[in-house]
Amino acid sequence: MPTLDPVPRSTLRAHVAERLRAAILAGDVAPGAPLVETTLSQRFDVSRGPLREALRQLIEEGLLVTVPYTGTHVASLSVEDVHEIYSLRTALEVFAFEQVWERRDDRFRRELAHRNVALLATIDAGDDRASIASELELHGLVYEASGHKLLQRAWHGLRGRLQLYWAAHHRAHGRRGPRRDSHDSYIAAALGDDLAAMRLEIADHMRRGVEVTERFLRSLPAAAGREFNGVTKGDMR
Amino acid sequence: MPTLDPVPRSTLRAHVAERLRAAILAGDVAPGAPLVETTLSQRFDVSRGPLREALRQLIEEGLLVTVPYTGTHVASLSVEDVHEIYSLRTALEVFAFEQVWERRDDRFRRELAHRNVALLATIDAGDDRASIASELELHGLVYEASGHKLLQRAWHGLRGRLQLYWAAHHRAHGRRGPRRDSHDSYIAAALGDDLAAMRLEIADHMRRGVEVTERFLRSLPAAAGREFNGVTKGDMR
DNA sequence: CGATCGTCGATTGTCAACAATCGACCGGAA
DNA sequence: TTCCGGTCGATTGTTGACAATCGACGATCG
Repeated sequence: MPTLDPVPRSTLRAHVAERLRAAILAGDVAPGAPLVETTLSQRFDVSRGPLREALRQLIEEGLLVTVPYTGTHVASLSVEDVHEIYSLRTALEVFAFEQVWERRDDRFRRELAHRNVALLATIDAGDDRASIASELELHGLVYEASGHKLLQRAWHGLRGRLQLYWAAHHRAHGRRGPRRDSHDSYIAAALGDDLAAMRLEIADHMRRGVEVTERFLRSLPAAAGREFNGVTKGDMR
Repeated sequence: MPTLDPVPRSTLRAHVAERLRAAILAGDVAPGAPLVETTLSQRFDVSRGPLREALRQLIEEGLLVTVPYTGTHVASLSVEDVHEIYSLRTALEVFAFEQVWERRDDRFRRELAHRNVALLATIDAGDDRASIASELELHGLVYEASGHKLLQRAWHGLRGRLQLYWAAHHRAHGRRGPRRDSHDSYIAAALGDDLAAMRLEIADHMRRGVEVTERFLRSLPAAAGREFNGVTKGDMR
């Protein structure tokens, strides 16, 4: 049954942005890697105009950084950035649950359970990339259910940076996907009736997320320092 | 004493974005008003390229909306949008104070007091525009003090929309600036030692902000409905 | 007279050439 | 050898022309 919603207007910049974003988040292009406009425009078979507009969008999303007349490269997150992502995400997700809490219905609960089993399936299949996507889908539910457009917008901004971080983590470290039991308490709290417990659970969940970063950093040679995303001075240029 | 920071690289798109944003937030161009690229590019004496990139940026900031091949106009906020702004702002400002709370020092307290007297001065001077700016400066302090870049980014996004709303409010209603005593309890709580009280104060402060909207809407003829920003069907096109 | 379809002006999307700027390289002088 | 200055290639910034698309107007047919 085809939907009869308005067909999305399509522009080159939108397609380019989508493709390029996917490439970055998939880790196909490393953090810190330079992006040359002429090269990219040839690769995508598009002129520099639409390409540049796509680049601006990804810059806004925090996936790229640019210096006028000098160049743009894939953003590389610092340790502080990762801490900021998780701390702000904690605040947003708590807020999202506060918005949704009294309006949770069967549809919400079923969807939550559904996304959880989907996550477990990708974990069991050993598919890292898919399990990361599934985890984001799971956490995304509460934002969708909130019906809060600005909140969703903020979440998308954070989600992009999170994916960038995970892609870099995966690239540099080889990542096992999330542990199989990592969301049990989260789901339980989200289905339960104790909002305060949910707040604590979110904070704890994020704390565990940050902990992975810390462990990862300690496992690196000390010289790697703060900018850990596989960037060495050599390949910045 | 001149600062020795790197001089900012300048591009046309940045200047255009700045000027256009200022014009919109000052209310010089009404919500819903169409923006024609060729007209604007002539007015600013730049070609359409940089202009378009500036437009894309303002779209990202939520100040403009666009439909491919059709046109772009100044965003007009709905009642729901205003509610979203204030509710999310509550969450963010609470989070900001949580981040700052234990690190408040004399410099923070002095700056807070300083911005408060600046606000009072603009109110006493009867300068609406300046008092709005002062109020934003006052609230902005905690975000700056947090040193949390992502949080500041989120605040900037909200602040732009807030200014857009206030500009529209001012345009349609004639706005008295904030009441002279509107921030007394806010300042007191921010200087005090009770974080829970600060949370309540922020929530209450925002509630009062939303209340102004509600009162404003009830004061309008019923026909004006949800899209209140001075937009009638006639001038959208 | 009303509805429908084609046409047309207006507007945005896209492109390829040109200008401005930057960082690196290289040569020379202290 | 080291530091300084100039030059040059590479890259982004900017421009004006061309193509695609849209909404409105008007003609035509029932």
